[in-house]
Amino acid sequence: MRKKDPEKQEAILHSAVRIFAHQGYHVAKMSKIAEDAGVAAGSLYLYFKNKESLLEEVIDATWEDMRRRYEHSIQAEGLSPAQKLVALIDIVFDLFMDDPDRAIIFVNEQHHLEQKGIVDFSTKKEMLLNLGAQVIQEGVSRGDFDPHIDIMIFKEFIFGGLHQVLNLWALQPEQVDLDKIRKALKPIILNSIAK
Amino acid sequence: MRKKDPEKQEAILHSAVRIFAHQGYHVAKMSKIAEDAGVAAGSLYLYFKNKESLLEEVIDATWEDMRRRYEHSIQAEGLSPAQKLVALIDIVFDLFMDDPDRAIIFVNEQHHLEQKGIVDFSTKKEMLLNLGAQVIQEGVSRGDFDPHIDIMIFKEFIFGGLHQVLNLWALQPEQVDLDKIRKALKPIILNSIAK
DNA sequence: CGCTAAAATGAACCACCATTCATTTTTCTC
DNA sequence: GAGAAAAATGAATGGTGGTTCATTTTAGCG
Repeated sequence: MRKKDPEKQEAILHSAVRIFAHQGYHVAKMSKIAEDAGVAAGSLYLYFKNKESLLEEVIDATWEDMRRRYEHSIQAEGLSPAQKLVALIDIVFDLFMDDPDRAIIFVNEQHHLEQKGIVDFSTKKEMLLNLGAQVIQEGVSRGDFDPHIDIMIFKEFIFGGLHQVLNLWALQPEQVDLDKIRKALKPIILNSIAK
Repeated sequence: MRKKDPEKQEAILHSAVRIFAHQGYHVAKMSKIAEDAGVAAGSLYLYFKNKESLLEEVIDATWEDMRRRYEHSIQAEGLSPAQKLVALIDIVFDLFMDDPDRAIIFVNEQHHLEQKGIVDFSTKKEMLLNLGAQVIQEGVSRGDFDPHIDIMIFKEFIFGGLHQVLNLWALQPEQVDLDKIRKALKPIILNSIAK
C-alpha cells in the first residue's frame, strides 16, 4: 500500500510554475513539466486532475498569499492615504520579489481559466480593487488627493503600469534592481494623484 | 485563368482580426476564420502562407499605421513637451478608437511571433520608445518635467497603464466613452511627471 | 466557344499533445 | 514474508487543429 509523495507534488508544482511563467500556459507541455519534475507523464495525473488544475492550484495559492499580505499591511494603524497607497504598491513588488515566476503567472495566465469558465476570480479582484478605491477615496476626503480623479480608471492605470514594468523586470531580474524600480515608481504614482 | 479576389483577402483579414482579438491567437481556429470569412479552409492558404503569416500581416499593417500617425502628430511645430506627450497619448487612443480589435491584437498578440523568432519588432519598438524618451528629455531640459524621473521606467509604466485601461475599454466599448477615459488619464499622466 | 490555368473546395492527412491505461514496482499492513 | 493496494511508468490512445491535396469549378484569354 503506497502513499503519495508530498515532495513529488511540490516538484511538479515547482516545474509547472517555472514552465508556465517562462513559456505561457498554452505553449507549456505536460510532458516537459513531467520531465522537469523528474516524474513520468502519467504521474502528473495522480496529483493533479489535468493541466488546468495545475494552473488553478498555482493561482489559487497566489490569491491566498495576496490576501494574507493585504491583511498584514493595509490594516496597520496610523497610516495616511499616501502611505497606504505606497503599502499597496509594496505588496505587488514584494509578490514579484519573493517569487517572480508565480507573480508572472498570477498576472498573465489566469485569464485562461476565466475564459473557459472554470473559475471566477472577479469576486477576489473586486475585493482587491475596492480596497484600493477605499484608500483613494480616503485620500480625496482628507484633501491629500486630487478630487477630480476617476478612481476606476486610476486603479486600472496603476495596475497596468505596475504589471508592465514588473513583467519586464521578471524577464531579466538580474538586469535592474527591483528596489531601484520601486523607488522610481512611487513618486510617479503619488505625483499622478496629488492635489 | 482566374485571379485572386482582393475582397476575399480583405474578408479573411477582417475575420482574422475579429477572432484573434476576441479569442487570442492560440485559441483562434483557422477553420473558424474561414467560416467567418465565408470561404473554405483551404482558401486561406491561397492568400496567406499559414496562421502566423495572418497574424504578421495584421501587426505589420498596424506598425505602419502607427508610424504614419507619429509622423503626422509629433512633428507639429510649436508644441511644448507636455503637448507632445499628450499627442503621443492621443495616438494610442486614436488607434484604439479607430479599430479596437486591431489595437488589441497589436498590443496583446505580437509576442507570439517574437517568441517563435519569426519577426523582430524590437527595432520598431525602440524607435517608438526613443521618441517618447526624447519628449521626456526635452521636458526635463526645459524644466517642465521632474529631472529625477527615470525615463525608461516611466515609459514602460505609462505604456502598461494605457494598455490595461484601453484593453478593458475595448472589451466593452459601449460601456464607457473613450474620450471620457482620455480626459481622465491625461492629467494623471501629466501630474505624474510634473516638476 | 474552347482551352487553360488558377481559384476554390472540404475532407483527408499529419503532427501534436493531453490524458488514459495495462503492466510493473513498491510500500504498507497483518 | 505474503498479500493487497496504490504509486509509477511511458507507450498508446483519442482528439484537435493546421495544412495539404485530389478534384471540381470558374474566369480570363485567344
